[in-house]
Amino acid sequence: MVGIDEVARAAGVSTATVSRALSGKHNVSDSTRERVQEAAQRLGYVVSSSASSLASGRTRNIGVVIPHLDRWFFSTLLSGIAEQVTRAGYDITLYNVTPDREHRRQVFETFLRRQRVDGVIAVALELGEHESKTLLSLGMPVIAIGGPNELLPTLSIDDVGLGRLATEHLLAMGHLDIGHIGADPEFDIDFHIPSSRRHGFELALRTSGVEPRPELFEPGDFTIEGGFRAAKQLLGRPGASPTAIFAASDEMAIGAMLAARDLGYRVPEDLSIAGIDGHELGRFFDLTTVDQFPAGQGARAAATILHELEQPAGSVPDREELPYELVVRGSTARISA
Amino acid sequence: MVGIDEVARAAGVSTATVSRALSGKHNVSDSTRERVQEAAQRLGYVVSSSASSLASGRTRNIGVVIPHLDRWFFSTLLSGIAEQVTRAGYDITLYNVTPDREHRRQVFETFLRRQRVDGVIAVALELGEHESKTLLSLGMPVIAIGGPNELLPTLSIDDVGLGRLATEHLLAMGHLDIGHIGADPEFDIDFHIPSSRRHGFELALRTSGVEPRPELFEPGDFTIEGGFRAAKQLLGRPGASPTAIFAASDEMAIGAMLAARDLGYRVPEDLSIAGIDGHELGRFFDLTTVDQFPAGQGARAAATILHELEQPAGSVPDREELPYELVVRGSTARISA
DNA sequence: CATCGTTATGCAAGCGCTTACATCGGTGCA
DNA sequence: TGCACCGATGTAAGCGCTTGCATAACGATG
Repeated sequence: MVGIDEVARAAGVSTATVSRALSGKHNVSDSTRERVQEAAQRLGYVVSSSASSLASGRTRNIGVVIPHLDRWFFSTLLSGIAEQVTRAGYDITLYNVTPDREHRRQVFETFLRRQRVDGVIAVALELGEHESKTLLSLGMPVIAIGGPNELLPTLSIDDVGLGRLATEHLLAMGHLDIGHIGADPEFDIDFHIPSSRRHGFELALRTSGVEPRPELFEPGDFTIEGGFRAAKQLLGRPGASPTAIFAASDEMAIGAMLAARDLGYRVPEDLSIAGIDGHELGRFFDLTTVDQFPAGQGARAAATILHELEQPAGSVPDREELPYELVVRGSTARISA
Repeated sequence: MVGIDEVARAAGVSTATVSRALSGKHNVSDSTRERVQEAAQRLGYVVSSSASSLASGRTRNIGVVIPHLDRWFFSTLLSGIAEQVTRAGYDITLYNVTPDREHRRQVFETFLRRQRVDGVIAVALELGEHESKTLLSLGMPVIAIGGPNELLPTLSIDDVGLGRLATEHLLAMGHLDIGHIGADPEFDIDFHIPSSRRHGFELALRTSGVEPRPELFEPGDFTIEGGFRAAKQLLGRPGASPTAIFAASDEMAIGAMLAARDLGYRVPEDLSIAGIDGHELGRFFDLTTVDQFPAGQGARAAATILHELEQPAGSVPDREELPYELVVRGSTARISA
């Protein structure tokens, strides 16, 4: 493996100059820089990241802490991060935290502290106070996406608003008997996003003078299959008879559409269905949704971190609200007579 | 940030002993090891990965080169890799290669050569000779998943066999007019997996004495939406009238099921549909498929690399065939009268 | 022509670890 | 008792870069 001194020799300069020339410092003459670049190129020299990191304290590497890799929302978000980060010449290292407490502790206490990364993006994690402080104590830029967090700079999404907007749309279409498929409250002990959406749902109803009916709620696990099952329950329940369903994720909404169709409901004539996310399949299923632009969330978080890394002047803003937008498609309609 | 010498002082030993004690070398007395571990714990010491890498030449980091993050197959596979790798205390760094040639070149020529990783897993990449040689010249364990590659150790999946098995199933059910949704040949210039499946399809047909009919082929882009569109074309084409469809991916097969239903076909009574992958939605849609266990593929590749890293004795086997399995569900049935 | 400022370059000291080699007590054995 | 040997520990030389500081080279200026 060729090292910096071989390049230095080949270009007839010192290693210091090679280092400066290749890392784009400004105090190198053009002719020298060219000579060095040519030599490096010719010898196939690439700086060793560990040596460079050790000497400079910078790794050109961003850590991403993420709870799932194989769920659409997360992989899309990750994809958004990857695009930005790669474009800037940084690498990504992945910390997939699982429900396993011990493993999770290890990620925070050890993996992230190995000084392998220059900054951290924590995706959709309900971070405890201790974890948040650990992140903060890393002494590097950190940003959390989603999930309110008092302690960390956060790109937060207003989940109450999300649920509310979807519900208001259904109300505006004249629906009063609106079913909701959301998180199992039991499941929600340390993950509050789903219940925030439910909260938004109930808020919207009450604001319109409609009292939420418990029999119009059914828990679902955020998958298509879960939405399907939940919708069957909801629609089959005697006395429930909703004219619309608001599902807390697009995947569940799609499951609900399928279930409705199965049971002989026409969507939207007999039943309106709305979801949340902006899932890629939404267009295909003609699903009304509140898009939260997951790829954009990732890209934005990455851009923020990168900016902070390049211009340590401006610190990461403490809190930014992510945009969301109602996308009305064919799965919702005015209630029929 | 606390360093190794603080720990050494606290434990009353030399830094060498601290290093040995913490990295589990065997020539440290138990009492010393305990003292060191206790001190490290108390001071919150974690080794700096760059210093450790520089000194030891090992990074405890695996590079994963992958073309998509947001497609089910890839994210599932990645998830399989992540689980294994994390369990072994290694990190993953992600190299998301895009169709952008220049960027791709950069990944191979620069990013992977920065000595940031101890081993590389290349997922479903059609690697050119030059790229393969670059990987080989990295001087570290490398393994490719999928896609035949003469030069690299490969976990390969027999795509011809996959296509053939699915087709044989349909033939066994009595179908003779079998439509196929696969890759656009045009699209296939540097990605041969889809056409291998098509090849398997045609092979199975011919073996049974059935001549493939061009009007029974329709290209699709491997998404649900693409499968939907392709199936509509196929089914709507005058004179085509297949009694079964084999789609080269489960997502396309699901799209085809939806399209068939839309057009008034009952599945499987009027039309049998089979896919390939083992997509998580397959169970839900009751889709017959040839499962190729993507998470298992990732896990296996990771295990192989890790093994090689820990026991450099046995070298990576050159070629291993990945298992696949026909899973018959409700979307296929014997042809009716 | 001496002086000073500027810019390009070199020198060399680390960055925080790992590990080959040296050292030092103990043990076992003749 | 003396010697070889072995395991536990320490010493110190790097690993391959970056960067503060020193120096050189060159104009510009008075």
